[in-house]
Amino acid sequence: MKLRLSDTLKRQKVDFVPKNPQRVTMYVCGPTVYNYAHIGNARPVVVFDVLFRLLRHLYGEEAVIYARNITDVDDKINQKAMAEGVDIDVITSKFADIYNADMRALNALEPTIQPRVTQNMNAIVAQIAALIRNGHAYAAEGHVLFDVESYKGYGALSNRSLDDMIAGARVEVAPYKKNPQDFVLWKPSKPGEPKWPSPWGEGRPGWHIECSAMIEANLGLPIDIHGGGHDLIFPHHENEIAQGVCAQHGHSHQEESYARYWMHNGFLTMYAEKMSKSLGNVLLVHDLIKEFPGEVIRLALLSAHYRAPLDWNNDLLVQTRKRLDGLYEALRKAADVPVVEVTVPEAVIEALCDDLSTPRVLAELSALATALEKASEADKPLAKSQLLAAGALVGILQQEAEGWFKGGADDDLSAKVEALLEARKTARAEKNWAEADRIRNELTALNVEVMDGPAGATWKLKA
RNA sequence: GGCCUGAUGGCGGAGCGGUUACGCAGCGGAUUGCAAAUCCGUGUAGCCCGGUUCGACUCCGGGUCAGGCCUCCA
Repeated sequence: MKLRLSDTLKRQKVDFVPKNPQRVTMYVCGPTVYNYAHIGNARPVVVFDVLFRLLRHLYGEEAVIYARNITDVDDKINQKAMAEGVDIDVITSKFADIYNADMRALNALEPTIQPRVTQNMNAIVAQIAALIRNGHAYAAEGHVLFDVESYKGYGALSNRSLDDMIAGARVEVAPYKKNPQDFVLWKPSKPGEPKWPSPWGEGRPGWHIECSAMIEANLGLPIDIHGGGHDLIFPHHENEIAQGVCAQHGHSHQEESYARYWMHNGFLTMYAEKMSKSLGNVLLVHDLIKEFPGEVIRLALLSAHYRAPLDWNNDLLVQTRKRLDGLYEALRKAADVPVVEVTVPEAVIEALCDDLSTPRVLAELSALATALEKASEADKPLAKSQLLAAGALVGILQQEAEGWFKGGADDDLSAKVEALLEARKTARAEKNWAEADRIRNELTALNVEVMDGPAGATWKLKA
């Protein structure tokens, strides 16, 4: 099956051909760990997790190397550490742990590696040195800057010319810059701020150099896929290309010598508005997972195509939960059906290989669930296994169905519900409908939905 | 001002030049002590104006509207 991806740089959907099928590399820009991740941060994590799973399926688990960095050097981290009077690593290790736990709750697999800026300072300094050596960067007043005019490909990713950028510049230009668009590779630290040694004085790296240096050091150039949010195209990814290309010895000025495919996920809005601190509508994953199962959040993030904008609102969550309930319902009815060895249905692979069309995967999952319900007893093991295999590829449907419906109920509640159901069963046997209904009302008050069936009553927690 | 998306039924959201997306909600039926849940069935669409075509939601041109980026940002 041929994988096709929308490449931001080439501006079209292209066949994905890894440089080395035995070693497929992907890098996605990770978090700056000074705060909780919000739901917008989670979209690329989930989207590229699906791609990671697909690549592993296509090329083998061992063949795919996925790196997602942790930025643990940053002004905002410094501010927070300063405010709390602690070392930056107190802040960064705390929020890195929280981040990883939150993303795990969304069924995101751990990336193969999670490089950290603080552990890659040598690589960063080395890449800056290479840029200076190659005539693409210069030191000035303790800073090192990238000379954008030295790289003719600058602007290729975001499709803008240097003139456009200069015309659009609204920021005050530092006097030591040769060109207003030159960006910082290294800057001096103010007293009290964390600092690292370098040939240009003690200081810290600029934001963009961190990623390109970690990529070169941890994955090697060129990588196959570079991903991130739409907003990172400019300036971050544009600058990464400039650095990554120009730092290479005897470089060819080819953008593809840094990353061969560029993918960007669309933005999330909150009730049709931009999510921002000033609007006060920032929704943290950490809080959301207390209200909804991670799987619902995950599937909601996958309900639209990854490049399309996605509006986050309560209806989306409610609809997604019901959809997931429907899929789990099919599995619940087939709880006793054995699972057999199967391949993932072709239609699912096909949908994913078409630029990660998760909405089409959802349609296929519904079809597979229906097929399972309608299958003859003899065919059920195959049908069930196919549904599970398809779910696994997008990271859902892997928990026990009964547990899904009772999810969130603790042991005390479960015991209480079972006792009430037993009492109701007795009342119904005696045709004491008043008592049976009274018990049902009591269960309803506990947010429990009773489902009478031929084999007795079962229950679930209401959404 | 520059660059870039998108506009599909009540809602979310796909594919496709001529035939069912899928899901949620609604409606009808089966089932039920009554309900609920479940199962079966089902109606509703393609921003506007031109063009190409035997035929366009699907291709082309123009317009309108909405959103994003151009500054830290997923």
